[in-house]
Amino acid sequence: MLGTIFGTGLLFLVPVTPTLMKLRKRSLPGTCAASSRRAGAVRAQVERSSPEAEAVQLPDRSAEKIQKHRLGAKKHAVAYYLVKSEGSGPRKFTVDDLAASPLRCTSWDGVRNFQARNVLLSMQLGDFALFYHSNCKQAGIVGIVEIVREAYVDQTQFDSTDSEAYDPRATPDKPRWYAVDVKLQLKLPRPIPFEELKQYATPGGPLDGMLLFSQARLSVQPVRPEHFRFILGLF
DNA sequence: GCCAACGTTGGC
DNA sequence: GCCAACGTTGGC
Repeated sequence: MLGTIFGTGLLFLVPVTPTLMKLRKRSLPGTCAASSRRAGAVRAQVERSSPEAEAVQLPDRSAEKIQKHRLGAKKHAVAYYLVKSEGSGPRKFTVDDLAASPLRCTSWDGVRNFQARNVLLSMQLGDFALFYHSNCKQAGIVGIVEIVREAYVDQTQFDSTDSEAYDPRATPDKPRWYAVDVKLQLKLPRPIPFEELKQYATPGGPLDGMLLFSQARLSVQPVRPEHFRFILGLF
């Protein structure tokens, strides 16, 4: 039952189609209003996924290779990630902004780091990501999102009027950057501060090896299932 | 393909 | 807003 809410079943109810993408520009009625986004349901989803699932390794492949790989791939085990968003400043996009977005969805575009891009490319429908606020007074994990559209060409790279996103080296024939769509499944009952997470990252600790600490600047990163599950136990 | 200079990230 | 860490660029 929970699976129909939090699993891929949700996708059949509210697929993010190109039409919806256009509509997102305008204000939509709350067709996707949260009914029972309880932490317990998300935990249940995580528990159903294979506990033995391997952490997603940072792929070092071209987009084309990844697409080929995916075509031949069987249904994957749910994978987990962490995505960073600025919690303050002119470019901020908070968990509340996401909650207020139509369908509670947004395009995760604007990633301009190759390693982060490769992680984006590895994301698959039904995967989950921790939503992290960076660059703010209380940096930390504030929500859980689900991947609802796999990697597609980030159109903002072609927009010469957008100095932040524009990449003069990119062409429609040879795009360099990709985006995914994410949907907010849970705003945490309380933020889990970076400082608190860090306490568990000591050698041999439950979050030992989490990239958040060893590759602090990576804005999209894989998270090991056991780390993800441990974090779900913190709230 | 090395590596110094440079720019950006992000905790503090 | 400081500054350490580290990814990217570009000269050679």
